[in-house]
Amino acid sequence: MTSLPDAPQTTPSSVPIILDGWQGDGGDGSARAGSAAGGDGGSGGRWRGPSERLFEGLNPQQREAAEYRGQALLIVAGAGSGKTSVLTRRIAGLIESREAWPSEILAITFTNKAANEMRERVEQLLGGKAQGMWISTFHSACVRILRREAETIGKTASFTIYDSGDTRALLKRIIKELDADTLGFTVGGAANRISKLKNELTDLETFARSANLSDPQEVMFLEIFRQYTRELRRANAFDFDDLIAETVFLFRAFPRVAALYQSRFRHILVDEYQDTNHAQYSLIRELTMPVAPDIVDDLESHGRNVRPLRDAAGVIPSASLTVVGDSDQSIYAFRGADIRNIVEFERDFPGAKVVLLEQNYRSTQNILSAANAVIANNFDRKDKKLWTAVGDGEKIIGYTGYSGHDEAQFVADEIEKLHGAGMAYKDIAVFYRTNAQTRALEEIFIRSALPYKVMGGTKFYERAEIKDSMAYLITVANPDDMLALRRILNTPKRGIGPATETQLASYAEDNGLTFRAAMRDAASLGLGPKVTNAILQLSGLLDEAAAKIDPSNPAGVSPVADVLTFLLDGSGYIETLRNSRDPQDEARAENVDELVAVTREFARNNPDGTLVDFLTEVSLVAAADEIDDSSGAVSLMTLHTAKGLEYDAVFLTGIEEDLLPHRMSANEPGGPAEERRLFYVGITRAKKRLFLSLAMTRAQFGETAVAMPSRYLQEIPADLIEWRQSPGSANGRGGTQSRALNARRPGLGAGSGGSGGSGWNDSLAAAPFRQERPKAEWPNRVTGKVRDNGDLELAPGDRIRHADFGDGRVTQVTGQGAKRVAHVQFEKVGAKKLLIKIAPIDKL
DNA sequence: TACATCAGCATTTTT
DNA sequence: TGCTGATGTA
Repeated sequence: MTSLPDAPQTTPSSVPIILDGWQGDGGDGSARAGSAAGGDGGSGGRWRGPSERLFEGLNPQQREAAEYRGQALLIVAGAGSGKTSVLTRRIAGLIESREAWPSEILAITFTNKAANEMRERVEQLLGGKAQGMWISTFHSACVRILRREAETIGKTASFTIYDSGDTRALLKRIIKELDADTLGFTVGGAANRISKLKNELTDLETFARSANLSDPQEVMFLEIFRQYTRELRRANAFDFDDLIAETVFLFRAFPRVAALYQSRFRHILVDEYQDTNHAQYSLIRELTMPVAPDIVDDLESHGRNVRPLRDAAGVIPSASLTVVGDSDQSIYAFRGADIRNIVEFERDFPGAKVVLLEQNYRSTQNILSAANAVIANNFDRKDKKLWTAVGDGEKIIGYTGYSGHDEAQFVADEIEKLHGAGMAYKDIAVFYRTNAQTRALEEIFIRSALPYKVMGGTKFYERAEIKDSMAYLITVANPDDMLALRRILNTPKRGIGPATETQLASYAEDNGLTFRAAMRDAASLGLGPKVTNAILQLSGLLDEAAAKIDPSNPAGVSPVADVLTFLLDGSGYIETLRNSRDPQDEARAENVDELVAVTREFARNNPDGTLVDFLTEVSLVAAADEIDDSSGAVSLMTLHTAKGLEYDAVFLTGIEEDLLPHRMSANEPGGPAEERRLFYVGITRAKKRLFLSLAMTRAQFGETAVAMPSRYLQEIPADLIEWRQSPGSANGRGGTQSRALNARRPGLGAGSGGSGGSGWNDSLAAAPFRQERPKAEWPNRVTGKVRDNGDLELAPGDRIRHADFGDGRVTQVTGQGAKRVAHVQFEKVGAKKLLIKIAPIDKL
């Protein structure tokens, strides 16, 4: 979020605050400026608040939210209403006025990037470092707690975090071993169900007690769940959902451990509260519990100075809780997010104060009106209308492409226009519902020489070569992790096949050894000399690497990058890739080099970072964390990833039935409403320009299917959109009837009057470009065609023919080598940029 | 044990 | 369309 524009000030500037008795105070918190959980509000004036300067530029509601002091505060923050400003000023205010030490602050954000930004802004407001604040995601905070307390629950501090890929790999093996697929179990299904249970804090024992054991399906699932849980424990590993759930279980089972954190965090702030699930909600509840006197005594006897926190009864009262959210932006129900957490906040925390932020500082009124109109169709919500003082702005632009590629070409052309008019690429974003939609966009963007970056998607860390390299590191950090060990056992090929693996496993079993220990004993297994040698060599390599990170090693601890290169060289992995004749392995080797660069970067940013720290960071990167503000590239991402972000210009693509709302959501209760919120989130990301696009046909599974305009499009008042190419035009079937009439699917259309969506029809009548042209005459039936032109030379003045755009004249050639770009003026479709090497062009 | 070939299947969104 | 896994062969 950017800085706020000027807003009316409620209070005149006041004199600087003098903190009597505070200046020379030590760090024990014995002279607090006010009780954090005092309860009687900020208006009383018992304590002197933070200095006026912190609240400059806030509107009255924002200011109230930043200044309020009390047990519980709910900030209902509409999109773009400046909630980050409020949160940062609230934190800075608490610290500046000495109501809290930085170390007493716990702020939960949705991404690591948001966390870093918040920290920077707080420090900026305070004019210096504020060390000790915990500002992080739920998952990062929990990992931090779990690593500290690992021994309490039978793990070691170097436990591995399994991502969804690891979870799937493990489940796949279990399902196969149990022959569970014959009962209809799939990896995805089982993973989903286990995840749901964990998000509801149902552990194995609880589930087993309630399971219906006369149902063979249920029995089988219980067995899968049991084995999965056992394997995780044996591997000293947690999956994503465990990170939250196990922390809650830890707090519940060990009140003394909980008390450490309850007494430490006096001010807890949670962003995006509407997307918390039950486990996360419970975690917050645990952290905001008061600490009973006997446990406080116990803390004190262990040297924790918490006396200043105690009240008259000897209790440490609840920490204060601030949550920020907007139920209209709840888009993670599929992951267990429970909208009730925010709706029922006032019931959960009696006496809670609620502040509503409705003024929007981000978008133009046209964009907001569209957003308001769309979300108003969700019943069962508190009415909330975003408004702005910045004026109407430009109209929303609509476009219907012939195909996904055509749509992508429209996006690329418009981006070039915006860029030509002075907008930076990094201020432009393209959103879509499913990751699969990136393909067409990428093909066109590459061909158009448009700089872009895909967020999330096929993630770097999901590539096989990266997972292999990471598995080496994981095996060194956590020798119990069988999944990682198995992965590298025969990668690169060293002749240790499945048969050998089984023998090692049973040897380990028979002798009560770990698999790693069995490997060291390979000589006594009676295997062939070649295999034995291979095992011993790998085992030795891993032992040597482990010594490099052993803190007790007199030679000191090696940086992660050194350990990684040692493993990659010693195992021959990188050499195998380099010598391979598969052309793709060259790119893979480059990716591995990239990983080494990442570890170097990590060491620069975290001079004291250990291998485990590195692995943690990598496990918890979110798609939105990859955004590099300084990069000169257009950002491509899913609508989910877009939450919390903003761009000058936003392209919402694929606004079609079965895509948005997605086909899969149709059967789920609340599905269409959630999809509408997703659309709403997308619209409200735009600051100045908004483009909505769709295609008449879309390729999927190599087949081309007919696509219909999304029902949500008709919810936007027609006068807000200017259709460049409306859904009603260019009807391939030759009729004059609006295609959009077909948008209403059977069962939906009937309900709203027999004439079939007249409002939609009206809106189309207003659409300016209502051509009735047969398909064949489409100016740019763009395809994804590419070709290898080798060293085709082009110079200004050359005439060319393009497979999609027709004839044109080269006006300029820029760039070098494989990245040479031709600027071409086409006769029919205007100016375009083309990457010469791959564009489907011929020189005439 | 390693590699090639082919059939079948998959795509909702994510920490 | 593009990947994974099963199958067959050297």
